[in-house]
Amino acid sequence: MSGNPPDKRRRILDAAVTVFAQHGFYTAKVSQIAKEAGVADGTIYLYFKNKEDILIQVFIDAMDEILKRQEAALAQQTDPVQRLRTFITTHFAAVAESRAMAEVITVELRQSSKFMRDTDMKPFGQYLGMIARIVDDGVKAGLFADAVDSRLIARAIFGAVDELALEWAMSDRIASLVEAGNHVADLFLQGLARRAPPADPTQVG
Amino acid sequence: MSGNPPDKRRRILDAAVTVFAQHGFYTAKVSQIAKEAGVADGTIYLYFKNKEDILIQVFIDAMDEILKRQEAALAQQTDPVQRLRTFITTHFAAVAESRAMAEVITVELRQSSKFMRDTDMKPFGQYLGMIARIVDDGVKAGLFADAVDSRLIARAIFGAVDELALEWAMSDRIASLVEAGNHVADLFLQGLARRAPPADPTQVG
Amino acid sequence: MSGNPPDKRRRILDAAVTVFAQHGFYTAKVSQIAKEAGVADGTIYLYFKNKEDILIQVFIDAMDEILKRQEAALAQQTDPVQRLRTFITTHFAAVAESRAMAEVITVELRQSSKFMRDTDMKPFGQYLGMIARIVDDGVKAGLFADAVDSRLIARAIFGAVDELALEWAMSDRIASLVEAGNHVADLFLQGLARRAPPADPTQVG
Amino acid sequence: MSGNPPDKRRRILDAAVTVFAQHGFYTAKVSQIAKEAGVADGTIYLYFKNKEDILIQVFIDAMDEILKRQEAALAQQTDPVQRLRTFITTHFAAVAESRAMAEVITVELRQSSKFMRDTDMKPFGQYLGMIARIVDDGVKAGLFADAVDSRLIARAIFGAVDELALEWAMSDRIASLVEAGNHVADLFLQGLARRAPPADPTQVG
DNA sequence: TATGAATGAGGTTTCATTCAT
DNA sequence: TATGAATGAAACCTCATTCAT
Repeated sequence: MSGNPPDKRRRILDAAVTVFAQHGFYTAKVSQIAKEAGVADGTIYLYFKNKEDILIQVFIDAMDEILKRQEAALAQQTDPVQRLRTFITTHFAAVAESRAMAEVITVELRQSSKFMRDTDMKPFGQYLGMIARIVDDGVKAGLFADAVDSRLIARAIFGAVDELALEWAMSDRIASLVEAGNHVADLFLQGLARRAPPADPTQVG
Repeated sequence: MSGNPPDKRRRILDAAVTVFAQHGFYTAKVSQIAKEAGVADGTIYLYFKNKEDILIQVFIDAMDEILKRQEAALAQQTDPVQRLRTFITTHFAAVAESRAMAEVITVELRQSSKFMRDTDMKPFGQYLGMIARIVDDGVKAGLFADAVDSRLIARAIFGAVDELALEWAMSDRIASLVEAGNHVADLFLQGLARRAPPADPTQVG
Repeated sequence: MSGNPPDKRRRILDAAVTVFAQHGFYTAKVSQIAKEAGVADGTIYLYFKNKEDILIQVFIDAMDEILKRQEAALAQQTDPVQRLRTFITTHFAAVAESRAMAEVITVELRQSSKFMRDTDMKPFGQYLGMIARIVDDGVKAGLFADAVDSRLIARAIFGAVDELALEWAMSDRIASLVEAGNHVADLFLQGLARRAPPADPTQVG
Repeated sequence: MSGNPPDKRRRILDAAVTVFAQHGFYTAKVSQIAKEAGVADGTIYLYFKNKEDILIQVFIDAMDEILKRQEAALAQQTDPVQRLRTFITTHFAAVAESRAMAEVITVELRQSSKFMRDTDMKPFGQYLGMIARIVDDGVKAGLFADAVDSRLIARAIFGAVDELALEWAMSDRIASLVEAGNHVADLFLQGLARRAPPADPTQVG
């Protein structure tokens, strides 16, 4: 069923997530990853060009998965309001499933953006694009206020969500990511909401 | 007081910001910092315990300055709404003054949080505290909705703002940070605003 | 006998000559030889003890062949003068047939002499012996000057011939090895020639 | 007097000669050179770009010295015959002074010619040029036979001389390099000598 | 204080060789 | 015989840090 015989690549990637989360990319040693994956040091180089490549593949894989997951979750919704809430919820759900992955993605992504400039960072762009599209749709549908820069909003939302995921991963202040997700969704949805004819100022806030 | 003509400490810190921004903490070489600062390699160790310490001092200095700056800016405002807008604006203004510092703070802070757990990260806590207090004040004043977790909101706001600063620092998409700051402030302020008697609760989600 | 269709041993040896000539023994990779030979890496170890052994066999084979060839060529001559000329000519003819083999033999032989001390280097000794014998015969026949150290002369001749082969293999200065061979033969033959009644001893110095 | 304070560069080069002679370039370990030189491994990289660079500098230094030495020795002679004999004698004298250097030069030079193609191999060209010029002068002076390709002859002489140096360095067959030098000089000088009125052309071949 | 030559620990990576299939 | 994925030893080199001057 799952990855065939040894499926070493998968095991190495999983080990890398664990080790990178624990020590950070630069401090992590390739030999640690090998040990964690239960393979010889050299084996890693049968599957990855070098240490950096491991990190890149971790990202690509992780983004791939979360993108698919968001698509699946969003496919069932048409209302932009619901879709934005779903997006945030799904993001947190994914994050919650792997604290280590969350740490790697949120912490290492930035540091690494240096050497990943050359790399295929499209997946991240796509991810932002998903948010932006939802916002655009909401605007078109008259649900969100006009004249918002959807790209800017997308980035702001991602930043907020990412920061909370980071806090959750690194401390214990946030008990429930689901709950936090709903709070944040509320915040942004009300923030984006079209100011109804302010005849009735009580409508939105 | 001690900051005399040579003021090597300052020069080293400034050089470090430049070099860290350019190469990232781990890739940056102490000797590069020394050269950029115009001092000998060994001299750095008269002012800092080690490479890590340089980064920590960079943070402490930077946080110190921005904290002072925010305090000064906020001192002139009492309205929580105005204060939150001012906070965001001031943050962006500070960031805009030093792209390099912005990169270091936003990019390296996360990666480094690993080894900074043991370190005095209070300044960052203070920074979040400033936001949280504004939010709390707004709630108390009946301007913002009740039952918001101000600590959570603070983190969300910081995340959004930090992410936008990062994008500005690394790409050219965001032309005006001031303008972006006002957009984000609008977004959060409307998001936080007290919901008047929710006549139609289904409206927003 | 055993040299059947697959004849992998032969293919591996030929591939080794090519790869060693291109990269040198130490820089050459066993996997390259395998690829060039069209066999799997592991297969090589069914025919050779290790990488070093491949090189040794290359030498032994090459020496074997050139020894046979020289024997055949010399068998038809009795005059030491003709024999020496033939030897040189034949050497160059053999070299000219495989530039790669020439490079390996001339270039790698020396470097490798380190680890070949323990090895059967008799073929090389035999080769020098062939030259020495010709010289000795020439002396006995009264054609070459007495009191020459034939072993020394043999080595000098081999050095000269080998050096020219090397130059031919590595540059393009020497267009015709055959012609070069005749020049060198002339040089050595006159050098060895019994000094005819030294009518004018000042002539040569 | 000699190289000032530590004169590490010199010590490292000398150590390298010893170690390269003992193990060959590829088998030699940088740490061995460091130990032999009495410095830390890292120190080597303050003076040389990498391991290869050490070898290159060894050559350049060695060629530099022998070139100077030949110039000095030859400066005192005008007769081409004497000059050629002096050249050969001087070469052997230099070689005899450092068996290790002789091994490195004669053995490693060839193998290394691979990566030294890009390098400044002019010194070697100069060395061959010295021989060629002597031959040319001899021809012009009517002492050596016309129509010799001096460049070819130079290479042949170098090959012979180098081969003998190699044998001396690696075995014990050659007791006296000086004596061997005279033999070889005799050989080549007679070989080059203008054929006096070839009273009996059958004599030599 | 300031220098910068020297140190040396330690990690990434290669690649000859093995062995289960 | 043949394969080629896996191994793991080992070496080059970097660079933070020290210390004699």
